[in-house]
Amino acid sequence: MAAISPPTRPALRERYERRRREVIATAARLFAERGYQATSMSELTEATGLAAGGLYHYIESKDQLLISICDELLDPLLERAREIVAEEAPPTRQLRDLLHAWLAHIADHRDHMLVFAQERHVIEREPQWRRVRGQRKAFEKLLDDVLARGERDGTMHFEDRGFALLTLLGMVNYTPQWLNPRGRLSPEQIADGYCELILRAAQPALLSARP
Amino acid sequence: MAAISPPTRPALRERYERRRREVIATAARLFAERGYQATSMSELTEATGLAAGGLYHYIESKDQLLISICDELLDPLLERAREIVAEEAPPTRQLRDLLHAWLAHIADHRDHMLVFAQERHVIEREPQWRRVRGQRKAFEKLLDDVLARGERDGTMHFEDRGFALLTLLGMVNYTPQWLNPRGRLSPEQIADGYCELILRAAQPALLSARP
DNA sequence: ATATATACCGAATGAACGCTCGAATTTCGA
DNA sequence: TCGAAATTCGAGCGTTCATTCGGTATATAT
Repeated sequence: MAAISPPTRPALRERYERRRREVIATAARLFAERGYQATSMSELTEATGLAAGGLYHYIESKDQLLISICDELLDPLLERAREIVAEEAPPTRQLRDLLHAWLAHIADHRDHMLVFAQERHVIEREPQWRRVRGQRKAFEKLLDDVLARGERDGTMHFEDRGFALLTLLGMVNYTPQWLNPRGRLSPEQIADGYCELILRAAQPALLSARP
Repeated sequence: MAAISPPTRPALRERYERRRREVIATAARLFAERGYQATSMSELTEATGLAAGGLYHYIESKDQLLISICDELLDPLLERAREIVAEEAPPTRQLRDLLHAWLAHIADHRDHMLVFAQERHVIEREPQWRRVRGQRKAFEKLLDDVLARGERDGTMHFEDRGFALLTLLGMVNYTPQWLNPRGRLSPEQIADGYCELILRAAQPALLSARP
């Protein structure tokens, strides 16, 4: 429970932050592979090369480590998303930019993303997860706002915008499960694919009743 | 490890199977809420009203209980899916029927589904999960075959069929996370929504560059 | 009615786990 | 160079957990 105190000396501060991030990244990798609860701290000591005591120099607890993983995931993504919607650009363009940023972030934080999805039930229930919950909701709200603005300016027409948003969230949040860094599809191509799909859904109903 | 032996007397057999299914359903509910590893057997004894010994009368182990949950989920769904594709019907119709069956199954087994998604990492890694893995893959293959048949008979045109399948899997597998039995959308409506989205994606590229 | 199969109990067990703490070592700033 | 800060160690503590097992109670078949 005792809060971790990073070093006050400037020369050590950087090294400390770097190692802390390394620990978090290693933990994200193990948690994504084996699950959070199923990964023991001794597996984490082995993977980091630190002993138990050394490990706890960089983290407060296993719980807090999980929260840190989610913070590293959501903080920069939400910041970037806010930049995008702050720019003056048509909603279709903002949607495209959001998807590109999102998929690039997923590609860079695949493990974090898998852990985040895996531990959804903890995130939704426990009070110490309020901040993380709020960030996820804020991001989804940004997306919904872009779709709403598209409806307002006439470039998008949804039968049910809430449902459209849920399909988008489904597709994107499932991506980490199959994304392969050396695979056929780049994050950009995937983002474009999702974007086209949603924009097609946002066209007025096609007349073509299949014969 | 010792295998469970259901009663040989016919009069007791039915009751035994019923209670066993109740135990599995209760476990699915708890696991979906709190996570598999985070749920203790004593929480399960409390929820079932059985004591530890009584509980182990119906299950072999916590591990095997997880496998049973997935079996109850995948066995009937795969069987129904095989019936649908065995019928002589156009691929668009089969796709629609598959989605309806799938979403109905999700609505009826929401907890099972959440557990299945949550424990994906275990399922993909451990050898005792081969059967479950195989069933999931078989179901996805059935879906892909329907799309491929649609391409062959000219009713569907995908730029990248594999990608289309992944978007579909993403949308549907995400559904249990937000599906509300008393919500605005019924499983049928959701299935129709997904179906329309995919069929729109399967139309030749629209000429309408937005003006 | 009796024997046997079935159903259930719950204290006990041994293993695994997260985390602490006092000590030893290394690094930095003055 | 020296003292303080920072880093690391790892045995051990207290707890929790899945599972077992000897036993009792109940239901069924003959």
